[in-house]
Amino acid sequence: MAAGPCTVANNLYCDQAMCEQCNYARLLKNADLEATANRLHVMEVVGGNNCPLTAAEIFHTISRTQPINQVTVYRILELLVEQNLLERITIGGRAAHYGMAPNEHHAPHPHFICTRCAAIDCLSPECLSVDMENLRKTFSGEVERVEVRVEGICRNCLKGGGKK
Amino acid sequence: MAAGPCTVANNLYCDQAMCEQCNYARLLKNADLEATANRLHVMEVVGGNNCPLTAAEIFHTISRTQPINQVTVYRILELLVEQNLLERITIGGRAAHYGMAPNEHHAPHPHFICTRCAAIDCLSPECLSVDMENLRKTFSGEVERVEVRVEGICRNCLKGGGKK
DNA sequence: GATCCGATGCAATAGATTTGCATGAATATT
DNA sequence: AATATTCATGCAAATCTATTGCATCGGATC
Ligand SMILES: [Mn+2]
Ligand SMILES: [Mn+2]
Ligand SMILES: [Zn+2]
Ligand SMILES: [Zn+2]
Repeated sequence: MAAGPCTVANNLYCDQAMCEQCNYARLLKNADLEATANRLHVMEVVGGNNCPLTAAEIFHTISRTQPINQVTVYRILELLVEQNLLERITIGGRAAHYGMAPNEHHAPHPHFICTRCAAIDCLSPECLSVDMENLRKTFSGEVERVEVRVEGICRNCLKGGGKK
Repeated sequence: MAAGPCTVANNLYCDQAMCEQCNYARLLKNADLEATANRLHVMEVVGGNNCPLTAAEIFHTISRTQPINQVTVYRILELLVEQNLLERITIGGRAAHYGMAPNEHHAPHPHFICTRCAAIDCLSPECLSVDMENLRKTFSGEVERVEVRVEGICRNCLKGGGKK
């Protein structure tokens, strides 16, 4: 079953997820990457969506208007994650999801996954604060990233019973 | 490449991860599940390890002493996760990992994954506190679980350069 | 023009998990 | 006792996701 994209309207959800401010070509150039049509399409699809997408979803979205190979999508996604333009988000299902990596326009934020209908939503950065002082002080390794995932039942499923 | 289990000794790591206090047969009975030999083996392997394991790792561990089918392991894992005896932990790689679910002997805790050597470790419950007040107050759905995953470079990799 | 390189396509493969179907043991029903 | 039901398990095949190997092609470089 595919995760329905962002079906749950809620004042907590992050409106920074969709990006009208990012200049994708410039982001690519800054990372020393050629701004090919395919890479721009991937960036536009991911940045233009308000919740993280799977490689398959990205592929199908692009395919509606442009010819592209699925392997190309995988390779571009891997490259862009490596270069910190995109972020790979692990939702719990089998497929990885991709969203904009934190940058000047996108603050890191937790994600919510409904255990009933599998809907995914970006939560606002402020809705949940993580105190890492204790960790930073005592952890002997180097912390690069903290990913927070909230699981539960979405508003839709609570009232309507949710799709399916 | 397989994640090396728990190579990083650190005072932050959770010593509650391994379980000598849980009575697996009783846990199964309480969940109205027959305490079959295979189910007990799965519980023992997971509970006896100090970090979460993949289905393949659990299967191979059991197989060293008992005949069991890999599909059986998958089915048992799914069942025990459903019944909240085990917890499915999404590490980022392709394979899911499994650990004891929170119970009287096991507090929920974050996990650390080394981005260099893929080592996984259970962090102590206290090392990182999450303030969910704001979330609970404003979130219109129901929160069941909050999973925190810390990514970074482990102590081993920082000094030695890490395996591989 | 010859050569090199990076991006892409296509086919095959790999890895993880799930599904379909059969069996056999235990329990319940007639 | 015979029959039916249930459930755990095994085995084979299928499915889903992602990766790898190899060919091509256009642009940059020599
Ligand atoms: Mn997001
Ligand atoms: Mn753990
Ligand atoms: Zn839902
Ligand atoms: Zn490491």
